[in-house]
Amino acid sequence: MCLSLTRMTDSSYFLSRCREELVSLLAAQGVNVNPGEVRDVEGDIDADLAVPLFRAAKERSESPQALAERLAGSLRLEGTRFASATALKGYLNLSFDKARFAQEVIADFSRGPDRYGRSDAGAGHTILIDYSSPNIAKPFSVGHLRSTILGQALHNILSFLGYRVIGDNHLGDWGTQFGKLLCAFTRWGSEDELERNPTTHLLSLYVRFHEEAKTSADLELEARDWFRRLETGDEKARSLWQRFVKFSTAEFGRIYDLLGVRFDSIRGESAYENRLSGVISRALERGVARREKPAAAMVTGGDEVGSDETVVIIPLDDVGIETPLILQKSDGTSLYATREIATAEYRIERWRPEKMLYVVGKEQELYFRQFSAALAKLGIPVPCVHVTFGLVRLPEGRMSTREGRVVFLEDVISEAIRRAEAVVQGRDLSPEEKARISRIVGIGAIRYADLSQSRIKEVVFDWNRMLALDGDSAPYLQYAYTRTRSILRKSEVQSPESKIPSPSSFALPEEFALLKSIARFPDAIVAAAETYEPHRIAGRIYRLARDFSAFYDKAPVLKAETPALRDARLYLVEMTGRVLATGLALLGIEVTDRM
RNA sequence: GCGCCUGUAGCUCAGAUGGACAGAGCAUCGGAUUUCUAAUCCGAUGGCCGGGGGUUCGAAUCCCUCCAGGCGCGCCA
Repeated sequence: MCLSLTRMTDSSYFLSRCREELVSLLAAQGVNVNPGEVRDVEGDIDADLAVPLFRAAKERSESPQALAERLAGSLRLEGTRFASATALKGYLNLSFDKARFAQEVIADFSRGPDRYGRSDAGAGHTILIDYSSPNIAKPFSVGHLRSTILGQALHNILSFLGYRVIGDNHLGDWGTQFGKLLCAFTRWGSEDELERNPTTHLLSLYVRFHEEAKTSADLELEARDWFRRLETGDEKARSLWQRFVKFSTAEFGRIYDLLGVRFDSIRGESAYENRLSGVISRALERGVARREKPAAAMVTGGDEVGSDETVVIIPLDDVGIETPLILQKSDGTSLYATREIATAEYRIERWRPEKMLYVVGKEQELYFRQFSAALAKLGIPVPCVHVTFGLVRLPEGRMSTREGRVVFLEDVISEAIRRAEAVVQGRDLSPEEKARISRIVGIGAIRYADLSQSRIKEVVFDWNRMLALDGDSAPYLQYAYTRTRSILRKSEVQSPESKIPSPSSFALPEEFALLKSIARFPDAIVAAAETYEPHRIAGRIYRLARDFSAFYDKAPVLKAETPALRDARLYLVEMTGRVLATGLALLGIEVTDRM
């Protein structure tokens, strides 16, 4: 299921070259380890890489410490990237040759500052990502945010690694919910309101529908009938539905612009309508699906369905899933799954992806297992990966559109920008600059709050947490970036890239910590792509920003002791700034020169 | 009832393929600004990694079991 990129990017960047070199050094001594067993050293131990020798020692029935000591004595390090090897508690610890380390990291970077971290591992491969995919009849809530920004980040990351990525926003513009809206609008709707505040109006109709449906049992049936009319091409249903869609998509477009989210394709579920009957009939012909009497009387409305009515299902118990997938309801209309299968067929025909990622909440896990199994049975060979994420809840419980218990994304964005404005207030900047910076910082904070944590965990929405402007937050990283820009601006160096420093200039631990953070960046991108976890990148660049802040505090750049040191530090600042900007860009977060 | 996910410091979270003393942010307390923007830095306090068993030279990480929370379980999307 995971992308396997590690081997393909090996030897591209300093750390992977080191691991390989170390593995071959050990192999020359008759000790076999995998590059994956080589560990980065964190903490107080004075070394850069470490090899645990417990497994290798066991194979040759030797004590790990004895083996480590023997290797530390016998490894021939002249001419390698390592300056020394020591044995400690069964580990073989290696320290970099510092000058060579600095030289190679700088060389990796100077090959192409904007390309640092990139690879061509995905060249020639196409991946489709389904993300955001909101129901357009409802306002954009913070619940939709996760899919939107996770998907966008994965799009950025995979593209950076050379893949051809198709981001497809699969708008929810079809289905029973539209039956409900049509029903509600014809009963209680207002033309004026629809034009003025489409999603707000549709939301209140949706809420009212569910209110009234509690006491009026016929309403659900009426809604079902409206959907049936829509799907069978009824004039009135069609034209009304079209207007719902038109007004709503306009509002969504505004939010996407504000968030800086882009898609390669935006298509509604309705676009696949003409393929639905084909999906159902082919499934029946192949013997994958079958018609069946409804298992039970319809719950909603209390009416018994006619005895001649049938549903079309794909049984999945033979592949370990008890619940079958339903393709057609007893009234002949389609379901989400039917439309998804049609969509998958279309996507494969059009883009020929080798894999399709669905960035969809965890609550749909069973559904996706059914969906994948159904595709396999239908002979569709492209694997689907459900990139799940935890639900966003409110402290008082689950968000519910129909009960009006939601936080709207627009309100969150406004509040984020407002808080950023408060900080930037005292700065000596034009009002336009302040507005621009507040937007970049506020939206960055929102995105980072989500992308800095593993996606599987559920989130209890909290204003302060989502809009943090200090500590482990986007503004912290953006601020570190502005400091790099500020130094470079004042240095009056036209192009620091032209002044590649002598690597032996570096001496401070803060300088090496910074270099090491930069050296680790490429691996983080690969890890993020392999696990579909952008927070791997967030963690890496946060650490880089911390290392930079410590460096900033300790090591004067413009007033460095010697011109050579000044140049060397300027280059370090340049690298840091670029890596921060690249990493943030992968997360969809902008930077600014001042803030 | 069955299935999936989660449980790490007061709060919010990192801890890839099991590895050296479990790391951050917030909060609390104490320091740092004639020096490149203090949305900053340095330090302190704070953890039987939900409980209990097991596998292993080694477990927050793997297995079993229990507890707590979330989500799901045929005509919603």
